[in-house]
Amino acid sequence: MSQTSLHADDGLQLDNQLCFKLYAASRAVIRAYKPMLDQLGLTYPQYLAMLVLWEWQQQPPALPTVKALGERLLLDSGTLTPLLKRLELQGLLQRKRSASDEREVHLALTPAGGALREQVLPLKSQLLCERGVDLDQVAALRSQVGVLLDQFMALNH
Amino acid sequence: MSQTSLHADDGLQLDNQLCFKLYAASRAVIRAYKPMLDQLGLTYPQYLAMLVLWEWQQQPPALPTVKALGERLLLDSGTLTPLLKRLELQGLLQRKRSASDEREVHLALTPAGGALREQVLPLKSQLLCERGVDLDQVAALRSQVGVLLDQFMALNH
DNA sequence: TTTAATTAAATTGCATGCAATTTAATTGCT
DNA sequence: AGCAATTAAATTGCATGCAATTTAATTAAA
Repeated sequence: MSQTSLHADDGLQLDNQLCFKLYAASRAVIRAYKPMLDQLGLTYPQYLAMLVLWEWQQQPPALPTVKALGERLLLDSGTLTPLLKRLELQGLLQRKRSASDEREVHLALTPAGGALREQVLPLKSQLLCERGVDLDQVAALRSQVGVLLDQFMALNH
Repeated sequence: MSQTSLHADDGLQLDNQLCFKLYAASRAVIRAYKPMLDQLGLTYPQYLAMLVLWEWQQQPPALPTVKALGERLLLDSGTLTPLLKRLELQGLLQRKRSASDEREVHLALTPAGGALREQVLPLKSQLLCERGVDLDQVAALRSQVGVLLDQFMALNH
């Protein structure tokens, strides 16, 4: 098990890179979502933002801020501000400055934004079905990728 | 195990989405590579391109084309052309039209581009070490993400 | 062979990601 | 109160991704 030739070390082979597998798999999955997202009129990160806002809608008291959304999606205002402006233009949400703290921007779904949620589950079921996805396998992989993510989040203090 | 409340279905919870875990994990890993890539003067996709070119260098006969690189990285010329122009500007490679088929562009590493490879392994070892990464765990996850990737690639015909 | 179909890059346009800076508002400290 | 430090968004600049179109070269076919 020694390095016989000068460049024989596999440490830099593309296929041995977890980072590339993750990068490629992430894009492949997003690509697979494309037909569904086209139906919804959303891009992938817009869809993620809507997922968070739909969740929040079920916990009435406070509206999420841009910062809170960013913490959930691991994105900053440089990405979210223009993305949210586009969702607002589409009539899916409203952005309003907080009265108590003018630095914050609260995000509130419009009726149209809330209603869009109902279209997602059937489309997603169809997607999973068409691709013959094994739900148990997906759950297992999600859990493992989640562990990796948590490790990296912990280390990026 | 029935859906008791109208929105109790977990199917749209962000934390239950494999796609989000992959997306977030991919970005987190790329973020972790940042210090190393800054040392090399490369962006992450530029680094992936260099990995492929370094591999190719070990199989002398033919030079890779933009198309071949794109097949390896799952990227198209819309992404690669400007990326490769930047690498060429940095003096790491040369792009030259094929003599036998003027549609193709061959990619050849410069001495500087080839030499850069030698800096990577130590930097990568340092990275893995600093983060206390479990290599067996990484290998296992890479394999599993690879399976998922292959499935999606097969289905995106 | 000349014309149609394919193919490889390049180009264009748009939406991210993300670092760095700026702006405005709030907190903390003295 | 007054001023420095913090904080939340927004802005700016740059490099992807990727769909769609264009350009140029090659191949296939009538």
